[in-house]
Amino acid sequence: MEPNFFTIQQISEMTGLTAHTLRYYEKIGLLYGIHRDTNGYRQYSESDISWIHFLLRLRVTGMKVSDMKQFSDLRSQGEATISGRRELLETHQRNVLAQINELKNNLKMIDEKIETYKWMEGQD
Amino acid sequence: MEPNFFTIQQISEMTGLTAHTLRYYEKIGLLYGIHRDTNGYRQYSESDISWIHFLLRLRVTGMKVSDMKQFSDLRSQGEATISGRRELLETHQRNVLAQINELKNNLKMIDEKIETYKWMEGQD
DNA sequence: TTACACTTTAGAGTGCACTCTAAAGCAATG
DNA sequence: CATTGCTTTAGAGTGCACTCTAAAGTGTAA
Repeated sequence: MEPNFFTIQQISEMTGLTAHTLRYYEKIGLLYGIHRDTNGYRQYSESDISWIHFLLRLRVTGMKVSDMKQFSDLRSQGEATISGRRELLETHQRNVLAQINELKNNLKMIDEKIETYKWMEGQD
Repeated sequence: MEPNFFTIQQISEMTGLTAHTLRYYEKIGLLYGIHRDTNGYRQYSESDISWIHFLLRLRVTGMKVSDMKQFSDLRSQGEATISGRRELLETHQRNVLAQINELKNNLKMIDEKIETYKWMEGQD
């Protein structure tokens, strides 16, 4: 099992986050325990990459950074916090479901408005 | 047909926007042509209310204020801009649909993660 | 008539999530 | 051995969408 480390630039390309943002996430504690080489350069592992992808999933589903931080803090405390993490995630799950339903309702209204416009265009 | 005007405070209660935000929306041009009484106080009409509710629908579906402004500007130019408005709205419609699909995909991943946590909790 | 609650404005301030700057060190290329 | 391009840090700056402040005017109730 080879180590397989990646530079910040490679991670940036893999995840779509800028190097700036990766350092920022580390500064605020979303990322932690990132390995350093002899020059102090960051070396990201496969497991860091998975974690970043998970954070991105939380972000695109509308989780606030402060909530991601709370989740990250639990994770950093190990196995004992699994049920706490599950509970946080279940709350988020409900939020995402609610978001989807709200979007669907509003989409319906938008569809109707477009139909109204089409009808008006036909009235020329 | 009675006039039926409303104060900024009443509109705030009806729409959930603060009086501050209502003035702000007017300042940046999302709202326009709001009637004033002899003291310069705003008097909102039923049609203003409908327009505000429509703006809110655009907002909660993730439309940027600058795009809402573009839409509002077209609306202020009257009937001739109906097809332009329809096109803007169709673009937004596609965006909302894409949003819903992305949320659904991510929700699936969240569901799976929760299941993993449950399984780990069962391993005690 | 005095208190209290409302309204107006321009412009400053806030919170979030980045995003960038400056100054410096390290490493491979010509 | 100089250039180019990477890395590091603390801390300042940005853009969005509000949100609030201060000072002033209006309306109603006791």
